[in-house]
Amino acid sequence: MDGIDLAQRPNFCQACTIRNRAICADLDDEEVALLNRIGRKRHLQPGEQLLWEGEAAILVANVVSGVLKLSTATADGREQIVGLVYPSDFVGRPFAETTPYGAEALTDTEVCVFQRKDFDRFALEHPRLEHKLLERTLTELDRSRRWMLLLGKMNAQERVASFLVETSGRLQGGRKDIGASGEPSQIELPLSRQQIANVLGLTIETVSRQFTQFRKDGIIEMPSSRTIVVPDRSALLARTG
Amino acid sequence: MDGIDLAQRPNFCQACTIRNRAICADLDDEEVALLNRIGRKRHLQPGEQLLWEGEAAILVANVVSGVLKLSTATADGREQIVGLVYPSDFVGRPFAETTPYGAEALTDTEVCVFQRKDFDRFALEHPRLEHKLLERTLTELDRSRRWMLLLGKMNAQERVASFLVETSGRLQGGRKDIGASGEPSQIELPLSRQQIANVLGLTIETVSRQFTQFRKDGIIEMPSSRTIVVPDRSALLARTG
DNA sequence: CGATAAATTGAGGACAATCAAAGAGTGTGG
DNA sequence: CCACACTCTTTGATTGTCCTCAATTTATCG
Repeated sequence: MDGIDLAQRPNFCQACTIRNRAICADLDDEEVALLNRIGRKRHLQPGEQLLWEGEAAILVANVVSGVLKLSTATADGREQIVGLVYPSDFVGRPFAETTPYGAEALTDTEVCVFQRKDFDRFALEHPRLEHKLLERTLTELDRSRRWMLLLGKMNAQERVASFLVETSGRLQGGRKDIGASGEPSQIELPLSRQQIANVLGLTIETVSRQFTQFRKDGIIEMPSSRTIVVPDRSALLARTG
Repeated sequence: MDGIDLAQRPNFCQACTIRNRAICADLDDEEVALLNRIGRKRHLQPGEQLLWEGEAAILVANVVSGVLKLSTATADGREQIVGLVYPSDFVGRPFAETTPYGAEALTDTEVCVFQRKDFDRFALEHPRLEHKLLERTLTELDRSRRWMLLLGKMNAQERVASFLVETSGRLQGGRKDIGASGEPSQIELPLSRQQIANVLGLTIETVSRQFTQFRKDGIIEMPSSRTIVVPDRSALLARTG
């Protein structure tokens, strides 16, 4: 086991960087202490899997740092990434026996892991936590439905542009002050071209071609293949459809 | 106002056909009486709109009978149906100021409507209701992610086949005893071809051609354009990818 | 520096979209 | 009861976007 037992450090949560953004935000000191006791920290390396699609739902977790992908696959192996999980987000499927999608770290990732059954019990006994989780789940549902619009109705150009806009927003942790107008914003993509393709329902070649096109049109710059500079956000927005 | 004030009929909920399947299932008599007071019944005709995308989130509702579609649209008017709402399902966006998608009745529909703010307050004060709502939202999130796999990775044939399988399941209200093996099942589609296309991210022509193909292949029969008979469920499943 | 993986670019083809028209179903009024 | 208008669905012909296959370039790492 590479996890560190949080019970040995009673005040660990209080030092947590995402403490006031995650679902634990509204808990009082006593409740946090209880959560402490059933959770443990775990580090994931890029490519390391936290949840396996179709397997028993043993774990749930909060993401402290890093990014994970959630994905499902068809019987013959085509993968679709159905969600990206950023710091302060929740991963896993409470109140169900099987995990409906796989979760894999894209970057070095720190998660705060709970046995699902422990978490379920805790949630049922602590309505404020359940309320936070409900708000988060509703937001995630909204997000996945917007994603359905992208997958169902947008062309390749609109998909890639939308992806860049969404990703820059998520990486900034929801802050609206950056890149709102004027100053260029820089995005460090946590995904490879293949993974972006699996997010957008496209192929790697099509994604690459769209990046090239945007670069030629002066809408983005690419210091490296994973670093995107957006000089003018509105020009990118204009291509999201 | 075409709504009937439920407060005039204290025991209305107890006669409700979806009472033990909807989010109100776990409430005790006292709680149900309170819900009664803030809700009212409303009838919707096919095509009638309950929620407007982007507008203030004033209402939430339980569906008693009938089917609604949830949809979003791009700036230039392309519509994507992002959800179908069946009896005992919940519609609307609690705890948010704006409705992220439109909701429109596909059939004659009965809903149990609440002012969103009344509902929010009630939910916060009644953890059992919030828990039910959470479970429902988690299930809906799982469903929308499976839908993303369809939109992102499946071809036209797989999409239409998956749609028929899913729809027959939902129309039977989750019962597994019908059509499990052997006996043919019959589906009354609540959607037009255009609406099916907007669900599947296809065009009306492509959907129509797939129906024709399935008919020619003996996988379905079509007594009328909205009535689908599936003689052998496994043959249809084989085409879902 | 060489080996391996990731990303880009090019050429050709396939599947679904688009454009166009005919057929089936529904309702209204003569 | 039938003619007519209207909508919905089906079918056909053609186009276009993205996928597939293939090769090259660039990046990464021992």
